[in-house]
Amino acid sequence: MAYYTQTDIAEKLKVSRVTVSKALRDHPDISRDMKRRVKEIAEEFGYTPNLIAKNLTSKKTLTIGIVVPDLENSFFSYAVDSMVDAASEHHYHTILTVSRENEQNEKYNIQSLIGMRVDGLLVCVSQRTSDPHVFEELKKKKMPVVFFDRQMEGTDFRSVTFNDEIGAVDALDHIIGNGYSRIGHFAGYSNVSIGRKRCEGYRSAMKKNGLEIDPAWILAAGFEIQDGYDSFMKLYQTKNIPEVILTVNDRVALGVYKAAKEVGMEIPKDIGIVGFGFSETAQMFSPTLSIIHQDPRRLGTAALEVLIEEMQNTKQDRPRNVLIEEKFIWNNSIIKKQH
Amino acid sequence: MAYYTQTDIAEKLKVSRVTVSKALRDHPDISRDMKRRVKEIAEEFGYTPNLIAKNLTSKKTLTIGIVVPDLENSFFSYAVDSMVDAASEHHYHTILTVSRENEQNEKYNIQSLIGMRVDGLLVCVSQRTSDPHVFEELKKKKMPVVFFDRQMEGTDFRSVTFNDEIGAVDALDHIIGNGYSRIGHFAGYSNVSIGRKRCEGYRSAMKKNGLEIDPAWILAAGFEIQDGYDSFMKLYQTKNIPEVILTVNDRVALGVYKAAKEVGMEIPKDIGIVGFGFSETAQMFSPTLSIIHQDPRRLGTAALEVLIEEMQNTKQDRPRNVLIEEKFIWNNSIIKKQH
DNA sequence: CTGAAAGCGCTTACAG
DNA sequence: CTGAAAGCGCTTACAG
Repeated sequence: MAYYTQTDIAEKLKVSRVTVSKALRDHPDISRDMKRRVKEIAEEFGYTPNLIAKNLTSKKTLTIGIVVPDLENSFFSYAVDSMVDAASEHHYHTILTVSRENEQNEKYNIQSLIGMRVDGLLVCVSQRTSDPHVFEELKKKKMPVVFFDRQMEGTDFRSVTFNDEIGAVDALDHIIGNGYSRIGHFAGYSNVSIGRKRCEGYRSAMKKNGLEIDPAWILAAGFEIQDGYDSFMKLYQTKNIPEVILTVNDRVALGVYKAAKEVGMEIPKDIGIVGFGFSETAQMFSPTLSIIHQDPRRLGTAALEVLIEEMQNTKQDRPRNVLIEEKFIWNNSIIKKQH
Repeated sequence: MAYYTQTDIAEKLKVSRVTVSKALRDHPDISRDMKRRVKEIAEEFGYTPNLIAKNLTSKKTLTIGIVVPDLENSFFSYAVDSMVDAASEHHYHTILTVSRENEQNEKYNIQSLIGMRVDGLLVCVSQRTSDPHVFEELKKKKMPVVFFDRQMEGTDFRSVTFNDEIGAVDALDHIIGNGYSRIGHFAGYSNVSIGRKRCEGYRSAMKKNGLEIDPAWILAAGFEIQDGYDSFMKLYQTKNIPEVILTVNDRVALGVYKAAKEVGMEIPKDIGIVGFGFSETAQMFSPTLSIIHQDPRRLGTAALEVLIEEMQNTKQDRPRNVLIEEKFIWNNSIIKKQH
């Protein structure tokens, strides 16, 4: 690789390096003519400023580090895309790292980003992260950090997450209001905060509407396709099947679709399904999945905005935890009894 | 933000900065005892080396830049994930940038990555990229670059792409060998290289097997869900419907699924579908989509390996274009007549 | 309007 | 085994 430097341009023009540096940045010090000459040579040389050197002196990298558990979960892909977009609107670069749901990788990624002296960090912790040490380091260094989607308990950085409980209550209000009452829940694990919150939402909604919960209708098997499949099969054996099942996410819903098909039950005719999810994947389902819509773009954009606030140290009185509201979207996986 | 530097450690220990620098890197010059003392203080201070400064001197950033058109296309998410994995195995960091299928963004992203002095670049050009200027700059600077999935015509960097033509022929050989002969193709645009190559594969396979192509069975409407939907509806009007349709990708296949359902045709009973795609999304389909499998991980890993070669300047005699083979996976969207 | 001096945090090559 | 000197490519503060 061969890069030209400001010094090369300076020598060519027989002026000092400072003049070149200033000319390139359109500093008012420099005459219009000199600027023109400098820029001409820069163009000719294919000069690209060395951001590394620039950052060393300016102490600002204008770069945001993103730490994400896994891109194979398309929810995160969408969230990251929106962060990248929003960041560039604020003239920030982004550096993305992927932890693959592994605490060690996550730690290493954060260390690297600190090493690169990013100006701020957007992080979604991996499912298994338990050691708060790195985050305490971040706090000590006064690094602006915002958690999104999942937060690290016991740290006091700001966060942006979905309001699952209200989302669940709102969705079930709609469904129950439409004439349903026998509603089950395929939950994730209750030791994962998302699993816990969504299940609480389910319980609140049932209680609020004066409906009884059959304990046999709550199956907590996990967050993957297979878990949804297994849960449905288990439930099917009992012959005690609800009218509608609320699944903890879209992967579990997909497992239910597969299992129902296998045993010859038709969605939505024989059973209705609603899941936490987002519109793009819901459209992939056939019939399209009714969802408690968690818009990854709203989450990503909001997280970035909060980080910008933190970096600029403005608006001290903002809430520490920003809650993004969810919207119920009634698609084709539940029959509408009334209109 | 507050960072400790090597100088801070040096002052604390009343030694020179060089000693600290060497001790931290386990340089043989330094005594075991001194190393221990230095590392203790570094730990105590929460010292994180400034990679920016380090890179300035060493001229190596150990960082690879990735330029991707859009993460909302999960194919790229998977590819990127595998690149990140493979890179970290080689002790490289990755910086991801997303162009949103926009040539201007792409140009800006590449400029930034040059500015950050990444050691190499993995790029998938946006669909509309036409100006080769940035790439010529890259060539001049002797930057190692590898194109993946899509390549920029008229530049002579190495590339890693799928062998679509052989993939199509192989798949159709299987399908035709199973007793099918009336096969149509929902193609993309022929001015997009991927669209062209896949269509050529379709034609070759038909020809090779001595089958006639009904021109009415080739519909070139685009690469999105709606295009598949529209094409199917158009074909349906003609009442001249093939037994199997090969779609240019999985999004188009999804459109066909929706349209078929709407007009009351059942997949695979009434019509068979096979598409270019990859296994994770194929599983989302119901019935699961038969695919000409393009494994994004194999692509990503291969691209990274080639880049490593380029950066290390080894193996000069390797092919300039690495072709990844595709594998036909017979899922449930086509009935198997024989076993 | 132009430039000499000092410094950002690190490393390399050399001297002792 | 330890360190003084010089430099990476840039910017900032000051002088002229």
